Amino acid sequence: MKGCDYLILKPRSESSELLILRALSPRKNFTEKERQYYLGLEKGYEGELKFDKLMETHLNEIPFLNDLLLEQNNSLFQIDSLGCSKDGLYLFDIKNFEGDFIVDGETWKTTNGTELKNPIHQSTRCETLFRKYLLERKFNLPIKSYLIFINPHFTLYNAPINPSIILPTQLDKFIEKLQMDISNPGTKYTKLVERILSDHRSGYPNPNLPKYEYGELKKGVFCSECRSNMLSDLDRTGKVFCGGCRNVESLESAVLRSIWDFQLLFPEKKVTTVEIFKWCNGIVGYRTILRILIKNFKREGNGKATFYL
DNA sequence: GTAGCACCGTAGGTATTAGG
DNA sequence: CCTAATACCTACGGTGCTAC
Repeated sequence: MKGCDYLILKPRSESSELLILRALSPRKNFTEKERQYYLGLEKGYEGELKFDKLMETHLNEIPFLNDLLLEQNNSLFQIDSLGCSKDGLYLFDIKNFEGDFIVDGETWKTTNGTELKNPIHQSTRCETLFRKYLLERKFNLPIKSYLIFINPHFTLYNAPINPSIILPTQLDKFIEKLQMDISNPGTKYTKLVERILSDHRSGYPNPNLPKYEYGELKKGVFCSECRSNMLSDLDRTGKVFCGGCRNVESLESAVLRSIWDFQLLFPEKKVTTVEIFKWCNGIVGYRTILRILIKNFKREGNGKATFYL
C-alpha cells in the first residue's frame, strides 16, 4: 500500500528539543548525562518512526494522529500515536528500549541496576488524562490503550501478565489481531479530530536543554549520518565528504543544514554571508555561501546590512 | 573504450556599491 | 572614507551524451 493512502491526520516530526540537541551534539561537549538524554530522545523517536512504518504497512485503513501534546486540568500529557477505528480509539505508547530489563514489583531497572521510570505508570497516566479530556468535552468513546515495546532486542525479565503490554515477540500477533478488530470510521470522528488538533500544543516548555553560547560551539559542517566533520572536496565538484563514515553529500544541502542549525540554535542572530561562512568554519568558499543564500533565502537589506530570511 | 563537447557547479580575481 | 557585500567574469573539475 502506498504511503499516500495512509491516513495521517497529524504527522509526526522531531520535537524542537530533539532538533536542538541534534544540532548541538557535534558542536558542544555534552556531559555524560546530557549525551544519554539526547541519545534516549533519538532512540525514542526512531522507535516511533518504526511504529509508524508498521502501521503504514499493516493498518493503513484507519486514520492516525501522532505526537499529540494535550492538557487536562493543568497536566500536560503526550500521546505517541492515536488510531481512530469504528469501534473506538486506540492509544499507543511506544517504547524503543533495547537490552535486558528487570521488573521488580513496581520498579523497572536495567540489568546493571539503573532504575527507570515505570513505563506502565506513564502509560496509565496518559490514558487516565486522555479519558478525562474526552469526557470533559462530551466525547464518550471507548479507548483501548497499549504500551508497545517495539525494539526486537528488548527482553523483560519478570514481565507482568498484562494484555495492554505488547512485547516484541507478541508484536506480529498483536498486529494481526488489530487488523481483525479495526475498521475505517468514516466521518465518525470529524468533530473530535478537529477539537484535538486545535487543542494540540506545538510548543513544549523545555527545562532539560543544556545552556550553550556561540563562542563555545565547534564550527564546521557536520555529516547528516554520523555527525562527524565534513571535509570540503578540492575538486570543485559541489560535493562534501564525511571524514568519519565516507558519506558524500551535495555541498548545498550540507550548507543548508548548517544554516538551519544556526537559525535553530541562534534564532536571534541574523543570517549573513560572513556569519554563515564563519559558522561553517571556512569549509565552503565565501562566494559559494553567498550563492546558496541567494538561491534559498529571501534577501533583506543591502550592502553591509544584508541578511537572509 | 574514448575523444570531443555542452552543461553544471565551485573557486577566486577584480570592480562596484552601500553602510557605518 | 574605509570596509564588507556582492556582481561579473574567467578558469577549471566532473558528468553524461554522442560519434567513431
